[in-house]
Amino acid sequence: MLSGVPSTTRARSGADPVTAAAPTARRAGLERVDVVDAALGIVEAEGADALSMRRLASELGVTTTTIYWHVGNREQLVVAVVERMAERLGAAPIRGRRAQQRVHSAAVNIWRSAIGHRNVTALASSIGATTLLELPLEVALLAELERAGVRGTRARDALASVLACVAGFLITAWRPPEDRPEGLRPSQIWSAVEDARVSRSTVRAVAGGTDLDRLAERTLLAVVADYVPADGADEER
Amino acid sequence: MLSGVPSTTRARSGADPVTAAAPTARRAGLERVDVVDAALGIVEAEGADALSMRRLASELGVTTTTIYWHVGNREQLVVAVVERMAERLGAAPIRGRRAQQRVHSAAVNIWRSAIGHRNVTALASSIGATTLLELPLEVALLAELERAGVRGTRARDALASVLACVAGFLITAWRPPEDRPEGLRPSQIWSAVEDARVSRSTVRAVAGGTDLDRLAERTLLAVVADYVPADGADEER
DNA sequence: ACCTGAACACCGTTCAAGT
DNA sequence: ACCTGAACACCGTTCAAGT
Repeated sequence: MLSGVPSTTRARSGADPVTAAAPTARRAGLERVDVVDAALGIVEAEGADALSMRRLASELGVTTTTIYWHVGNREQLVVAVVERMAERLGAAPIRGRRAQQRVHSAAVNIWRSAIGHRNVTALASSIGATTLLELPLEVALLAELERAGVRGTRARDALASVLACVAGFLITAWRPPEDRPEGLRPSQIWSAVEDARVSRSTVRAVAGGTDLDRLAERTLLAVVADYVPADGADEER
Repeated sequence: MLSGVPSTTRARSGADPVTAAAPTARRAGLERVDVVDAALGIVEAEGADALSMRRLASELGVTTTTIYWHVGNREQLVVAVVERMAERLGAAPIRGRRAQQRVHSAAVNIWRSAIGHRNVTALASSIGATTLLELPLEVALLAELERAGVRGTRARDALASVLACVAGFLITAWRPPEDRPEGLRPSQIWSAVEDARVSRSTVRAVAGGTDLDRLAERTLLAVVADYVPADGADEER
């Protein structure tokens, strides 16, 4: 038999036409991009925690060390996965005419992108690389801030505030109350609260939970309004 | 020799005075509270990730299975650690006279408590149990919201917004740019950005980083102001 | 250049057994 | 009631070796 070498492009260098001996460590035909794609697939399908070097290796029918040869180590793999996702994430359109509307729209774009790809965002967040993922969206936000007359350190602060809010709403969205362990669900904790200073109806409302998407967008508007006023057209100030 | 049993209170039940044979699995004198305290110590000293069942066991000079006997499993241990910390965290005083000031003060108290004990907060967050840690501070915030005339679902939303912001600023504070891997530091990423829509000075400012504490308190004020107006004394509305 | 096998130092968890 | 020892099924990572 002529060995089961996969049909990738052969004849890389000046290879002599020796008939190959029975290979024990034979070529798998893997390339770095295949490894990264497989990793991205695992993360999107099963979450950031499901990505392990061994799991990835077995998925590709290869040894763990092969993964290391291609990508270095886990962190470098994660960076590559995040960069790969970033390529796909084009800049979303910004809506509105007035300055505040447009800045808010750019902020909401970051939020929607983050929940839209929450698994990869969680992965990026685990190594502190969310900026790598959403850089074009962050630049777009800065651009709208500039148009609204907010620049320099004020623009930097506005961006940081928006990103913090997005991150905050994300982590509450990652762990929905349903799959929290018994006794840790907010509904249970709050239903046991009795305090003379707080009315029953408020406590009941808190125990009930809220619509995260709506609240995130509202909160982002409040944050944005702190940097660019509602009356709008004060470009160049 | 009379065995090296620790000097805890003996004579639990009606024990017959038999001289103990050479003990292979002898009593360690451990109690659940000792396990939880040791775990809290590890977390405070070395962070949430440093807490492992094996590490904890060896710290206590005991087998891993002993830890399981006392606390159940890792998650239950974490809950116990968080509850233990919660006991220590008394309610912080609220400052200001006007309603918005007081609500903001209550929100800032949550933020300060969280960064003040960031390791335990990170541990609580890892199982979605931050409410368990800061419940009294959250109740205090609700109380101030009620005093300001914000109740029911509006109070619930205000609380959720504040908690999201606190969580967001926390996770950016957890992983300071300094100990991020080469090439992932915002300063490096941003210094490579060139975009016609954004001025150089703004990009430079973003690359520079900001004062998180100041910004967190400012952002919390913006969020609070969205629910309780600045003019203040509209109690009961 | 590309890949395997064995090994090291970790994890959380369970189970039977000892006193 | 309290604790040990062995085991199972996982991790990330490295190193020497094979073709």
